[in-house]
Amino acid sequence: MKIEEKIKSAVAESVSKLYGEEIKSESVQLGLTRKDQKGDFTIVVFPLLRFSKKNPEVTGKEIGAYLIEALPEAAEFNVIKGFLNILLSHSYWINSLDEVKGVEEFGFEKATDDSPLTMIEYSSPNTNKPLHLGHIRNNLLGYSLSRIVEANGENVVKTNIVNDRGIHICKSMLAWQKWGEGKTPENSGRKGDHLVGDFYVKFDQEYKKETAELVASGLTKEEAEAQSELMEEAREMLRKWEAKDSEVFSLWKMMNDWVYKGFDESYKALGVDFDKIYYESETFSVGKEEVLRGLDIGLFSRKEDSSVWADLSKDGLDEKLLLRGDGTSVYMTQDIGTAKMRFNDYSIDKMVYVVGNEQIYHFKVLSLLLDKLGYKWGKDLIHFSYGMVELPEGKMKSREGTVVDADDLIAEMINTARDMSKELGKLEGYSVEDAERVYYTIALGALKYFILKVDPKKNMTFDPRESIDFNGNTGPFIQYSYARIQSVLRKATDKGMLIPEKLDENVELTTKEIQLLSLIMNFPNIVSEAGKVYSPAVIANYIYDLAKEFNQFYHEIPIVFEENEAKRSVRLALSGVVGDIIKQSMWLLGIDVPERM
RNA sequence: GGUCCCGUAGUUCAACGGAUAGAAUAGUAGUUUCCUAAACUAUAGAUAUGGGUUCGAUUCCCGUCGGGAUCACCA
Repeated sequence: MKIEEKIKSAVAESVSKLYGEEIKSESVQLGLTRKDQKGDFTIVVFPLLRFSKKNPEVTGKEIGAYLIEALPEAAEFNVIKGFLNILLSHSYWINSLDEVKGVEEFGFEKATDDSPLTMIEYSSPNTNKPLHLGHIRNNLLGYSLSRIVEANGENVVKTNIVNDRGIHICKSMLAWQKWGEGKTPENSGRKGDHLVGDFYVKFDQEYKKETAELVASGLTKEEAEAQSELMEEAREMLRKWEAKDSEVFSLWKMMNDWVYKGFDESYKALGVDFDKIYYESETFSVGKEEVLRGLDIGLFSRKEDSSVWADLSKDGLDEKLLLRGDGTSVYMTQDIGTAKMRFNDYSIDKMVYVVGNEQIYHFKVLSLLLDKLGYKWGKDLIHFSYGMVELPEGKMKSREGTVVDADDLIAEMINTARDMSKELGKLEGYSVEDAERVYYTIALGALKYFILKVDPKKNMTFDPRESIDFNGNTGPFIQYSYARIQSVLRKATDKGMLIPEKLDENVELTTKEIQLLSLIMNFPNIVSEAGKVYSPAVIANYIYDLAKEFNQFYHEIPIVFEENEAKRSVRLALSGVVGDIIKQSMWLLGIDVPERM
């Protein structure tokens, strides 16, 4: 039984013995003691006053005294303003450390074949432009989430739905056809996704020029847009694509391949991957069939122009278009098809969509539609919605060129890490390759931690200057703490110091050591909490606390210099476990830790 | 207009309804004969606003003000 449970049930027992009232042990309010108070665990006594019918001080003292008697682990207590603080014995802490020190993946639960299967969709790029900062947040959240869910003992399938068809792709294709002059990633040296993105921008520029000319000749903006030849050509291309026109199709394939090559590089640099990728070009027709089936069974209705609609006004939502008059599909159609295919492919218990919060409405509708179409999992789908990433000067706008490109950002972070490391004179004696690997690890650590430490629900500000700061509450700070621990452990090994199988439980511990142990023993709770609320930020905040606490310990207390062997062993074991937990926590965030930096 | 989200130090972020609202950064002042100074120590600074519920509210409810998202035959 966990210590928290023991304390809670002992408190419940004390209320029964002392005041003759039966209470549930779960109702006991128990938390970790604030750092500025003396104690390890704190019981809030206010809710118990109605049983004791005494004032908070007296009630706290009576229960405290009972706990000391009843719990062998409890050593001392104090009562301050209705808060009962319990101190556990040093031997309890040392024994806990002993139990944890050799355990592989402490705090993680292993999945079995019977564990639920969760599918997590993230990334979901369009194939007409390269990835930017917004995608980075999405990818990092999705990837970290899948690790957190896995650590909570579930089976996870990471999936991606690539929006590889539609008018936006045709725009790039058309622009390349008109003005591309046969450029390819190979002959231009431009990364494929960027090259295709260039032509997407080119289309937009030419389109603007054309409509501006039309407006100048006396048309309104709407008329000009309706008359645009360029747009008409793009639409014509989309129709040809749907009809599988061989020329359009092979152009589409060629350009998409360029993009995928580019994406692969970006994904690799970010350190994310997928177990199964779906392509909209393959799922949209399944969606169409589903919509038509819904039409047949009377769920949806057809309008005069033969477009198909779902009327959701009874559910408090609006009418929603599902198929256009010309029979082509829209976003919703595709998502219905994709969902159906996924549930055919896997026996999914939980479906999580990592998609920005601007699509809350869309997923509400999708959930309803799937439910109406008879999929029992429809109404339980989870839209993990996260906030936008903004820059200090405001929102990113692709038209104004204020978008932060993912590849540029990563490259810049690596440069900064390299410069900083060289300036500090770190990594001397490393080969160039090894050093580069560390720079990369630090750069990505900084970027990932910077983004993941923020509560996903909230909009966040991305200040490039702050993101490359490696001091304070940052990824490199935590990585540094890890490297420092490894260095200490190496020193100990060099001196032939071994950590015994069984630590001496009579060792006197300092407050710092107990604070560290308290954090360590709380790790499993943090992992489960993060899984419950789907938040990497919970993990990030925890590791920061742990690393900070360790650094204080490190400065205050000698480890390998400690002459008393029993004490030294405890401290070495403690350091080792902190290192292990840092590594595991960072793994949950998708961040690597270097052995030296 | 309807629906939803958000408002905490100069700035970026924390705080299961619980104690004196924590950090980081920027500022100031310190710590290297000693396990990595990407560290540590000290110092100063904040809950938009008015009500309500509660022994207790940053947290829950209502109003006001401010910011954002969404309600497309765009994805």
